Parts: sequence; structure tokens; C-alpha cells
Amino acid sequence: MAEPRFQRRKEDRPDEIAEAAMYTFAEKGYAATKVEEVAKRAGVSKGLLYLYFKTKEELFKAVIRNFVKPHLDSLVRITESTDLSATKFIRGPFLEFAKSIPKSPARKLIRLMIAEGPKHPDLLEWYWDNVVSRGIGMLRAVIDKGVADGEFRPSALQEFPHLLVSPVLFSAIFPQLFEPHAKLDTDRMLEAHVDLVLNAIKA
Amino acid sequence: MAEPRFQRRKEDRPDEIAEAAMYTFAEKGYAATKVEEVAKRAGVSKGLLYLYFKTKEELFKAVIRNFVKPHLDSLVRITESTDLSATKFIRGPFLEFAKSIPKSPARKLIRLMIAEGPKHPDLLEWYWDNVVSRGIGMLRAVIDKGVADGEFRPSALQEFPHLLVSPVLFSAIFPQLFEPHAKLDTDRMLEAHVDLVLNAIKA
Amino acid sequence: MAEPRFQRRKEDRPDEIAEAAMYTFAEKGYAATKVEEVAKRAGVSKGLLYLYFKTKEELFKAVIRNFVKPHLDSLVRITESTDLSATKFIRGPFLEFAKSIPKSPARKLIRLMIAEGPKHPDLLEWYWDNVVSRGIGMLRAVIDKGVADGEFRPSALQEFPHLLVSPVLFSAIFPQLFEPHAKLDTDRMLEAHVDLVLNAIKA
Amino acid sequence: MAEPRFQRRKEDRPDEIAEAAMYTFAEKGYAATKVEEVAKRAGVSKGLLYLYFKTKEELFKAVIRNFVKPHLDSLVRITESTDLSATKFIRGPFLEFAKSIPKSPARKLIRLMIAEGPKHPDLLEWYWDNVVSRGIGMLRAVIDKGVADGEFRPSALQEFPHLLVSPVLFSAIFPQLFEPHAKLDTDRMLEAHVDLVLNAIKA
DNA sequence: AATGAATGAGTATTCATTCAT
DNA sequence: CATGAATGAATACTCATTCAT
Repeated sequence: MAEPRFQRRKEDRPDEIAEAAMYTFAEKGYAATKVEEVAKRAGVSKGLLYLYFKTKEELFKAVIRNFVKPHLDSLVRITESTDLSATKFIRGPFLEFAKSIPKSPARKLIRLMIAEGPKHPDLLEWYWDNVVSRGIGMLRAVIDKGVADGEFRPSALQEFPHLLVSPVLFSAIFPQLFEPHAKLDTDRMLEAHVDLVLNAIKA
Repeated sequence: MAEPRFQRRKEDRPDEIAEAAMYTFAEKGYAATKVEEVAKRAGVSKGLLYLYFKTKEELFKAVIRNFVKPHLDSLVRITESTDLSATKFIRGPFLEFAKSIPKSPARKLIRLMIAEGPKHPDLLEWYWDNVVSRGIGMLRAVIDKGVADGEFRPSALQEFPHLLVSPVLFSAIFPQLFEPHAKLDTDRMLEAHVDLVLNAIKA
Repeated sequence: MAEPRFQRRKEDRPDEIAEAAMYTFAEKGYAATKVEEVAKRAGVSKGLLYLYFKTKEELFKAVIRNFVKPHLDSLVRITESTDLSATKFIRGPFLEFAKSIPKSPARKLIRLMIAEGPKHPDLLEWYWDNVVSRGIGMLRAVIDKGVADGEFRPSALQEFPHLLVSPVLFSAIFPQLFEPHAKLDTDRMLEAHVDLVLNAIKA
Repeated sequence: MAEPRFQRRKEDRPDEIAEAAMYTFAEKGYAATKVEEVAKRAGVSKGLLYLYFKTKEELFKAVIRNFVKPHLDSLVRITESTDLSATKFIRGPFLEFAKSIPKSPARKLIRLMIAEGPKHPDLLEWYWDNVVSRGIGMLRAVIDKGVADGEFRPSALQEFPHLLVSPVLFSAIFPQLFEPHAKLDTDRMLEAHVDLVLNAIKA
């Protein structure tokens, strides 16, 4: 007859489930993830899971959205701290952000997005609108500012800020595939990357 | 006048099946690919497919191996043409190779590898041994030669030739995900990349 | 007014399924028994069957174990009633037990065991430990007691109680094979058997 | 250009195939026997096998018929040697025959018959007509003769000669199932059986 | 007569989803 | 709200049989 010490508020449930799902998807991939396992991991029944998420696909999308938001916020925060010079911004907050990616669970979600993205076009659209295009836009703004301020010389990097990001993507994926065969010191590689780029475009 | 139900064409069959499989895997991904569909696409019965490939997984591995070999050969050929200076090599054959990737079917296999790789460790091992590590080794040799010849200044790129490759990977993946929302001129981006890098390390 | 698609009857289900399976296995043999047919016969979906029995083989083993237990218990009860003299025990409970076998569904399971046993060594082990060796041991004890009590003369039957059982086996199998061609009055044959044996070993 | 020293006469082929089939069926059982494996074992192509045997079932029946014939002949020979007294016949040729069964490959065919028989009614009919009923008839004749000659007292064994055979069947089957758990000295058991029976019916 | 490539019907098993309780 | 028993569509794989060569 003991009343439970922690009454679970129903508001938390969806998030708890999404978190369990995120770990499971990350570990096993979409197809190999069983809804029942997610439910078990969340300490919840299958039926309840389906109360909050109509389908497995809904759940997947919720996971992506949920766990990308923090990184989104982090991007926003970085943007706001742009009273730094472009060079200092890139060497500072950007590099830090870049280094954090290959170590965070986000790296698994990146692989998931690449693997499953094409099957979920609306998810890709959301992702493009809310994450990728904003990220690219922000980087472009930083580089443009660097050029305007005379820190950087004009270069194709203004058109392709992607080049600033691609090693981040690389260092998120590479270890997930080839870790057993090759260690990659992603921190140092990303530092080298930033050095190289800044060296190439410095005025 | 009905076309014969049985045809004998032993030699070609495995390759025909593998090709059909490659397109199907590329389109749908591993899990969503039905063996029967591959067979149909190859104009062959399920049973015959299984005569040549013991399991769906075998088929998948064969596909990867089969369709990566040409690129491997291409890499080898590039290596052999290294009577060019390092700079010319990078601006010439390497850039050409890089540009070809995002346009060839290989780009789909790259996405497949990222998506399915972790489920097939032996495939990853083969891939590492036969493709990735050799590719990286080759690039490192080129850069080292450039340094030795006084073309390049010493730099962390010697340790991380990956940086030379990561935009190639990026330009292979990005359009598969975000093509509907953003066109990316991969040719020009890769040219910009090469420019940037050479600019950064020139002696 | 349609009957409900879902019914809850957790407790009974495994037994109901096992019974349906037992009849199907008995009729068709292991290989020719389709899981789906068993499910249909039990008025249950394939999926539910698999909820209770991991594989077809598990189901088979469960059937054997389930439907042998009653006979096992019967054997035990017989053993316990051994305040009878050995002769009376054989003429009474043992003969009755023997006669019951060729008429019960057990006869089908006996044929199944002979047919499928070698493919399921762990089942054979269980069967040996729980049924056969105990049965033989019990019979040996009865005969030894008969000798000790001066009812029987010492004989090789003490070493081979199997001889007491083999006509039981025979009368369980023979009709299943040759019923259309030859009726065998198993009751009278088993009575004759008991007469013969007792006549041979009476002191 | 060497001409083969042994030209295979086509007459032998069916028998060779049947022999290969017999060993395979005996080892694996009907369902688990693959036609291709039989062909390979016979050193013949699948196609040729099908030239001689229309179906797998035909092949199975041919096997049973082929390999039971020798035992049939042996029975016949035994019958013909009945210038012996009934007692001596049972102690001599019959016991020898009985002892040989559990050691010959025939024991495997016996298990096969029990397992697969009910699925092949015509085979059972043939088997009944050509083997079982003749065998039983012969035994009955021997016992009747013993009674007529004053060797045996009249008994139910005249009606149920099966009782003379059932331990033979038992000793053929038992070791195939429980050999790993219990050795059975079939020779001694069968001797004990004959002793017991003769003791029971001696005049 | 002989081959073995080719066929496709047949089946065990899984798992997202539903709904009676 | 919450459960988990129940469903059944979906799919990899096998193997007896056929037939072009």
C-alpha cells in the first residue's frame, strides 16, 4: 500500500521515451531497433509508447528533433558571442564546438541521419531549415565579417563555408567505422584543419 | 514464340545480379531491399540468386567489393602517375578523381557504407585494408614528397591527409540528403578546397 | 455481433496450443507439420504461438514433455501400489498400463519419438532420465522383489526388464503401420505375453 | 584420350543410386535427405537420378524394397532349413538372424519405416505382403510344428508369434535412441528372450 | 545418356501495431 | 492512463523438380 515516492508526471514521459529511443536507435540503427526494446528501456509499456508516438517513424523523427535542439541552441549561443573577431571566433567557440561533436552522442545521430535521412524527406526538410542552412548561414556571416574587417582575404570559402564543416563531419563518422583499425585524434585533426584554413585565407 | 524459361549464361550471372543489387541497395538501403526484387531486376529467379550468393549479407558485401574495385584501380593508376610534382598531382589527377566521386554511383555506396558498415565488421576491415588505408597512405606519400621537394612547407597535413579527403566525402553525401533544398556545385567546391589547401601549405 | 478479435486467456493458451500441436505432430509428423496449421487448430494466431514457443522445435519438445507426464505419473502411482505381490502387480496394474498404451494418444508420440528423437538429443536425454530409465528401474525392482520373495526363480529377466516392455512398444507401433492389413488384438497379445513371461519365471 | 578401364554399364546405375540413397536416408531421415546429396554420393548428376527415379518418394520406396530383399531371402533360407526341430531352429538360425538385425544397416531402415511408413501407404502394403506377413506366417508354422511334434505345449504364442519378434524390433530401435545413455547388450538380451520363451512353452 | 543452371512454391520466424482489459 | 496479449503482413531462405544444352 506504499504510495510511490516519486509520482511520475505525465509530462515527462514523452521525453523519457525519446531518450531511450535515441540510445537504442544510436546503438542499433533504425531497422534493427525494436519498439518493444525502447519501451522496456524507458520503463514503460509498448501501449503507452504508442499513446505518445503514433508510429515508429514518428518516434524516430521526435528523437532527431529532440536531440538536435541542444546543439542548435549551442550554435545560436555561439552566434551571439560574435563580438569576437572572426579569427578568434573560429579558433575559439567554433573549434570547441567542432571538437565536441565527435565525442558527443550526436555523432551517432549524424550517422543515423545519413543512413535513414533519404527515407524521411520531411525530417530532412526540418533538419535543413532548422539546423544545416542556419549553420551554414552563420558561418558564411562570420567569414564575410572577417573579410569586411580586413582579417581575411576574399576567397571561395565565402561561397563554400561547407569546407569549414566537412572535417567535423568526417571526424564524427570516421571513428564510428574504422576505430578498430585506426585511431584518429580528432582534436588535433580539427586544430590542424582550423590552422590550415586560417593560414590559407588570412589577409 | 514465348521466350525460354531457362537460359544458360553461367559466367555473366553473378555480375548481373550484383549490379542489380547495387542499384537496389543504393536506392532503398539494406533492410528495405528485398532479395526477390533484386532477382527480378536482374531478370533471374530468387533461387538462382541464392545459388551464387549464400545470403543477403553476402550479396551486400559482394556489391561493395565489386563496385569499389574500379575506384581502387583508379587510385592505383593515379599513384603510378606520380612523376608529376605534388602540386600538379593534386590539381590534376586527384582533383579529377575527387570530382568524379559525387557523380558516380559510388556516392551511393559511400552512404551505404556509413549506414550499414558497423553491422558488417569484416566488410569494414576489408574496406579499410583495401581502400581507405591505402588511399590515405598514398596521399600522405604525395604530401611528404611535396615537402621533400620544397614545394610545400611542413604542416599537420602530413599527419592528417584525411583533411584532403573530407570535402570529397562531404560532397558525396550532402547532395544525397539536401539536394531538394540546396544545390551544391561540388566541382567548384572541390576546386576551392584544393586551392585553399595548396595555398595554405605552399612553401 | 462479430466475435472479438482479441481475447484474453493467458493462462490456458500454452496448453491449448500444445494440445493442438500434439494432434498435428501425431498426424503429420514433425517436418510435415506447419506451424500455421497448429495455430489455426488452436484458434490462435501464428504470432501468439511464437510468443509462448520460441521455435517449432521448442513446441515439439513441449508437446512430448507435456503429454508424457501423465503417463509418468501413472507409472509412479503404479510403483506406489507395490504392496501387491510381484505376480499380482504384473498381472494387475502393469498389464492394465500396458494395455492402455496402444489405445492412448501416447502411441502416436511413441512413433514420433522414434522418428524424430535422434534429431533432438536433449529431448532424448530428458526422456531417458524421466521416463525410460525410471520405468526400467521400477520393473527391475519388481522382478527382484519377486525373486527375493520366492515367487520367481532367478533369471536373465532381472538383467533385461526390457523384455517385459518390448511387446508394449510393439503393440503401440504395429497397428499404426499395418492396421489396414492386419488387425492385432493388442489386449489379448499383452495378456498372452504376461502369461508367457510369468510361466517362464515362476519358481 | 585414355579410354576408361571400367565402362560403367547403365544397368548398374539405379542400384548405385539406390545404395547411396539408402545410406543418406538412414543417416538423415527422409525429410532431411537432399536429392542433390544422394546424387553427389552416387557420383551422378541430379538430372540422371531423376531419369531413373521420377520423384524423391519413388527413390525412397526403391531403397526400402532393394535393401529389404536380402533380409527377405535370408528369411526364406531360414525357412527352408526347417529340417531342424522347432527348438533347435529357434535357438539356431532364428536367434542368429535376430542378433544380426541390430547390427546391420537394416536397423536404420526399420526406424525409417516406422517414421515414414504412414506417409507411404503403398509401401507399407508391399512391406506387409512381402516381409511382415510372410515372416509372421513362417514363425507361426514353426511354433505349430513344435506343438505338433510334442516339443511345445499349446499356447497363445501360436496366435501371437509377434511376441517372438518384438524384442528383435526393440533391440533394433533402442540403441539408436538411447545409446549415449545406456548400452544394451542386444546379443545377450535376445538369448535371454529365447531362453525365456522356450522355457515358457516347453512341453 | 548426362549435366547442372534455373525455377518458384513453400515455410519458419519477426515485429509494428491494435485493443480488450 | 496503462498494460501486454494478440494479430498478421512481410520476407529470407530451401530444395524438389525441370529442361536447355
